[in-house]
Amino acid sequence: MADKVWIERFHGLSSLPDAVKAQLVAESAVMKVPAGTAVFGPGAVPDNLLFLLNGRVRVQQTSESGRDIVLYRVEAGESCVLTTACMLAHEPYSAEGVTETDVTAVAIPRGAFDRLMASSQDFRDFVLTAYARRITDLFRVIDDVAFGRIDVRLAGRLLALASDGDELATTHQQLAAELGTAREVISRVLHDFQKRGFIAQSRGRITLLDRDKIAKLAESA
Amino acid sequence: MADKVWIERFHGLSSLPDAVKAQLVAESAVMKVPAGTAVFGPGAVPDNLLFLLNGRVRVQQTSESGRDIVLYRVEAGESCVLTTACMLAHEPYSAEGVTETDVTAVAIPRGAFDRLMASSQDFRDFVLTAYARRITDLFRVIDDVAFGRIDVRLAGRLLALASDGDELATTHQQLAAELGTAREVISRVLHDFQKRGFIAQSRGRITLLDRDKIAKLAESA
DNA sequence: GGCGTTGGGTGACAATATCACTGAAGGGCC
DNA sequence: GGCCCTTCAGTGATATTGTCACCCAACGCC
Repeated sequence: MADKVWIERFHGLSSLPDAVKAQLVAESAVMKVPAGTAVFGPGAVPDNLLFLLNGRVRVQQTSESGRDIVLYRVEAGESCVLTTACMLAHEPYSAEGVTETDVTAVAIPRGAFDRLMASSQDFRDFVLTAYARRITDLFRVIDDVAFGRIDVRLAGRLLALASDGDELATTHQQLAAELGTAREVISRVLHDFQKRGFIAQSRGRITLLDRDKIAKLAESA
Repeated sequence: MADKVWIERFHGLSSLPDAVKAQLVAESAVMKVPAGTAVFGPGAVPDNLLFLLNGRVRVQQTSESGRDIVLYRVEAGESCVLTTACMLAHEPYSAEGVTETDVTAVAIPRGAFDRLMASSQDFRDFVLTAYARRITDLFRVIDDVAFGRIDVRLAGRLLALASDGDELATTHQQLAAELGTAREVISRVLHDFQKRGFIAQSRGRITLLDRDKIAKLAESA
């Protein structure tokens, strides 16, 4: 039942001719993945294009020295297109995708992807637009890492992560991995935020007390 | 005359059917651009896909604070595909492309690009492979900026920039823009390199004296 | 030669990263 | 409850990198 309408939830797909849609639905498989699963990464090259119906996937990179940085997130309604390009390149794709929540996704096999790319201008636009979004995300990351202040970046990230409510269940280590820095740095900055009354902390939990002030700091690019 | 064979120089294009090639040649225009020209950037959105026949284009990003970082370079035989995606996205494309040498390029208009994407699996593979290369470049930049030491990064960049000979005509400021750091930092590191006998310097010129040692430093990731 | 512009050097200081610890908080187990 | 173990967080010392405020030298131009 609902399996047939998932396609309507994607902008670039809903305008496809009915015949193409039907074919797409027939060839694709809806899959469910529990939170915390690596959906792609070094050593696990998928040959499917994934469309997220529900949930969220975090894409991060781990450096040789073992430190992480979050590159971007794929939300429900988006697709994980960068993997399609890196699928083709025979270079090892160094990033890794991890489900942050339970995820429902539609997997479109390589062949169907190719056929859609060939047949539908809408689909091509959809794919290229998705690329563009990711690429601008990456540009932003580079800009932030190269030129951004840590306190500003952390303030922004706290707001983004706490989109639902003012409670945030995360460790300093995880926040460090978000920004590509060290835990000690996060600890010190959060301590400072606490002293300034921006947040309250307890083990594994952060409570935003003054979103306005945090936002103001995050804005001061 | 030579205008007809440019197409053979691109891997993903040479295998196209003759009819498609002819059409492509007919619709495209060969253009020459002098060194130092901005071929795309904020405020100058191209609606052409560029294939480089000769020369080199540097793609860099300028932060709000005015500092630069080089993202990647497009060499002869490659295409500047990221712009195609960012063309579609209506977000402002914050990177900028500058010719480093005199450049000869073929411009393929949007319509021809779409038609090729629709008609040719080879062309699609070519485009997606080019994407993959750029994206892995960007991943590398992020990794370097976030976790790399600047002496290591600078050593690597010196070798890359001096691919032809041991002489390098560049200023400290330009090297700083390569790596997204400050001129003073470059000055100090180069001073150290000089003391260690890696290089010799004079105003606007750097001479590599010991590529082996520089390479060894560059390797020590 | 004088003069302005650009490239480069340097010291002081601020921000961030790294290292080597410490102790506190919570869970599991008896 | 008390013990033990693991994870999380705090901290001082030090290294690296970035920022600021200068200075001076080299080069081009007149």
